[in-house]
Amino acid sequence: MPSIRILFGIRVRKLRQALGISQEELAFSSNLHRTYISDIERGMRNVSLDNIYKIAVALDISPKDLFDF
Amino acid sequence: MPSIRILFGIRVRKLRQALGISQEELAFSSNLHRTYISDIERGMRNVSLDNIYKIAVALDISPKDLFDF
DNA sequence: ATGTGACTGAGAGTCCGTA
DNA sequence: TTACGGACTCTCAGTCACA
Repeated sequence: MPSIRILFGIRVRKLRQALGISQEELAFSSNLHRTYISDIERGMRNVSLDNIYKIAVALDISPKDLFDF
Repeated sequence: MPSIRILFGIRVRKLRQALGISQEELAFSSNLHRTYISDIERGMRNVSLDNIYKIAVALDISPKDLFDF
């Protein structure tokens, strides 16, 4: 069982690619840094609530859907 | 619209009370500090993935269900 | 049984690069 | 377009005494 960081990262990547946007575009629309998005998708970051929310909004889904794994 | 921290805290409190356990008991089973649980339930903490997971496990639900609001 | 202020060490999150 | 590194600031994790 991969850690929640890995699962979360995979989920973000999948949803981002479904929208056909780059990490940089997601970074811009979520108001987070490009390298930070990269780290998240690779399961390297322990993302906290506020940023979970920002990412969900940028991906046009609810926070709940980010945990659909 | 309350912030995600507030919503998350309300959700944790509701689920904890549904189990009929105290903050102290949840703290013990999630391996977090009692006052930290208190802070979370009052929306004072920007909880990150690892602790979201610990709380979900202690409440015997999936992380996703913590965002059911 | 819970709320709250204060504190320190760890790590969240940014920004500069290079490949 | 993304991975990854170094270096930086600031916030979160985790704990305590006390209300």
